[in-house]
Amino acid sequence: MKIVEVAIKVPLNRTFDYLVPEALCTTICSGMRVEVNFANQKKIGIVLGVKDHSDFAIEKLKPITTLLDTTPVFQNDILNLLKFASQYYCFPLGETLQLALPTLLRQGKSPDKTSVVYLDLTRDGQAITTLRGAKQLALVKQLQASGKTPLTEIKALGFASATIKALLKQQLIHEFVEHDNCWQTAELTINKALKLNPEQAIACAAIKQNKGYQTYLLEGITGSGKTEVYLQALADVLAKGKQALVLVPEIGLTPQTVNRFRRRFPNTPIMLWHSALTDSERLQTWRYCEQGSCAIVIGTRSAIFTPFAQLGMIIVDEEHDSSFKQQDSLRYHARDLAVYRAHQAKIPLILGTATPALETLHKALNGKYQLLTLNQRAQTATNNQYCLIDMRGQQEQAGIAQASLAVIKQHLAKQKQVMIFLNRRGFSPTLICHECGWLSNCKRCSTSATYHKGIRSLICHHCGEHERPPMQCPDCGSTQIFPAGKGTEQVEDFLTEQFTDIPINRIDRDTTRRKGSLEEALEEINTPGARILIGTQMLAKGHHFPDVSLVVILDVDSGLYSFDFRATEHLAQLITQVSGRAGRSGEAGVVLLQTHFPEHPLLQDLINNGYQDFARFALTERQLTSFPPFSQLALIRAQAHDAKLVQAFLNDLIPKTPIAGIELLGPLPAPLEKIAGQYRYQLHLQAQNRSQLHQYLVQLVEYLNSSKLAAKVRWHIDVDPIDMN
DNA sequence: AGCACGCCGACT
DNA sequence: GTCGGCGTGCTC
Repeated sequence: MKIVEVAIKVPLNRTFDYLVPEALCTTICSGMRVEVNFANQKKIGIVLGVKDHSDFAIEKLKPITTLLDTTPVFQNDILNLLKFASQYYCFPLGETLQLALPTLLRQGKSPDKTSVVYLDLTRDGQAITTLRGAKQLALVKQLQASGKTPLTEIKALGFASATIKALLKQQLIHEFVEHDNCWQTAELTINKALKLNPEQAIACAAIKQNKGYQTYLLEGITGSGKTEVYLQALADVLAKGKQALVLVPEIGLTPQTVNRFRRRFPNTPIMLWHSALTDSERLQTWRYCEQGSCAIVIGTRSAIFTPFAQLGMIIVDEEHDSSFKQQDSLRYHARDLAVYRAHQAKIPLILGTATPALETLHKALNGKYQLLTLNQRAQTATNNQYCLIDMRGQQEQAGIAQASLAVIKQHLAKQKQVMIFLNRRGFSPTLICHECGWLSNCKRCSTSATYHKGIRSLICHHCGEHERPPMQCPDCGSTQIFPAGKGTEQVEDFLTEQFTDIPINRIDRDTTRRKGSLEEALEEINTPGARILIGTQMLAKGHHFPDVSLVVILDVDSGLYSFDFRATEHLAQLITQVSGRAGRSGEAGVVLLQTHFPEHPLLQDLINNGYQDFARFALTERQLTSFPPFSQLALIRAQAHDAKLVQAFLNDLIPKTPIAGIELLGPLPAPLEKIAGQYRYQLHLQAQNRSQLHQYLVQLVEYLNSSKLAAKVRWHIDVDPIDMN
């Protein structure tokens, strides 16, 4: 009698045994999908293993309904990765496996052989520099920049079928189909590489001589040419006929990035993996990788689960970026799973960034990772000049100090671009009544609703609730209601008044909501001449603005004194990344930091000695306070409408007798105690090392699954939390 | 998570 | 009399 262990998508921390019908006994193996009856429902499960005995009463076992695969959808390496992830992040295996599967496979569809339609320029098209139709010319330019490109990607960039048809008719482009045959090294062409500076050459040599597993931290300041190191390392991998996975932050997957890879490896199949793919595109890419038909995948965090026939290297670009950590369901960190995967596959992993996470830097400094440093800026660029603007006693308008405004004027007069950074969208974070002190608090959350002037609305950024701002104070009836605090919209308003003839672009979630609007804005920014850019986080990451000579960071202080032990690290990363946007075209950029604490040691260290120095200092501080990476953290979060119930639930989890190596703190109210009517509390779990943490977590999960209180609240465990909210 | 089973209140 | 409320408990 053959029995299989099956993982099913239910929030239960166990697997289920099923009988295998005689006819399937020879073909069934682990990693295949099966359809089964489960609690009166049909479910799709994944076979984890085949065995002869079950711990469950054999007469109660049900048979498998259907075997859905002839070859496994999960190879052993991915299965191991997912088992590890499920255990490490305390998330049920059945759900973890489903998460890693393309939607169509999750639904039981078969992974048929597929093909990809590509567009490329013809010989005539390559020579084109002008064309009647603007759209047609734009598409030709795109293909000149990217080379052969999948049709789906061209359409995703917003090109219409009519444009494509017109160019096909003129024979400026052509269309061809590639089937999922294995990609051949013989087809590999590599376009001319850039000349490496000595540091880059050392880094490349170190990576190329490697055999087997090794994680490298490529710590390279902005403009030091990390991408060139990636490209040359990739060339080596491709030449050996192997595939590579490149993980980028959510915001970093821009056409410019991708074009650079395509231009270097023009005949090489390069595919993208991100949330905007359709279900069938996703399946297609997945299958191409698995078959070895795709050589390089560039993708966001979930790409860490794509199967490869011959994976030869993983690169995580901007490894410090918090978008690599999933914030719901399976709360994994793609960078950390990349380490596991590279280790398992015995391949090199490159973690690249100008501002390494302290966890990563720590491992590099103690020899677990190999540190490769790029301190030389390419081209003629010089280092930026930082300047602290002391806000104490300083006149300000819309959050901009008089002194800053004067510098802004100078740079605009020189026909340069000025970038103003404020990490708060909307006009003002709250409205206040001048008579009685009423605040525009959200009714469902313990926070205030943000005033958006343009659309005359009060919006809660946490629950989305919105309403018209009142004309009179709801408490005292006064009409003296004013915006308090500054947001990007207010900065834009003020600067529009100040500089009537200077174009201004505001870039935040409000102005880029419409699809393609970010691209349009970026295109506009490319036109020469004076210009003001105002934005939030979005502006800080990845985009290249060659004409920006001045960066002004309006509110540095909120990151200096915060409950979150990582706040200063994130602030330093942000300042370094934002200022990296300035001075990339030869001249040194100027960075103004507005603060009430100009003598703060962190700011002083950062501006005088740079992030590298700051980070090493910050590590010694972490050691003194025993925060990660000098301890291991997990958070148990819980929420319910009834605050008492949540507290009772968490209190119940605190052990009666202390456990060696484990410290529990709480229950503490979450930084935002109430969101959408739900009260949120958390328990901080700090362990001296990872094995102690996980020993404890295993017991905890078991207890939670049997606890009656646990069924009454919504709870989850966040291992290695990044966002402490 | 679903879904069934189960034991108490207002309906054709 | 029965339809249906959601509390409790199980899923190979």
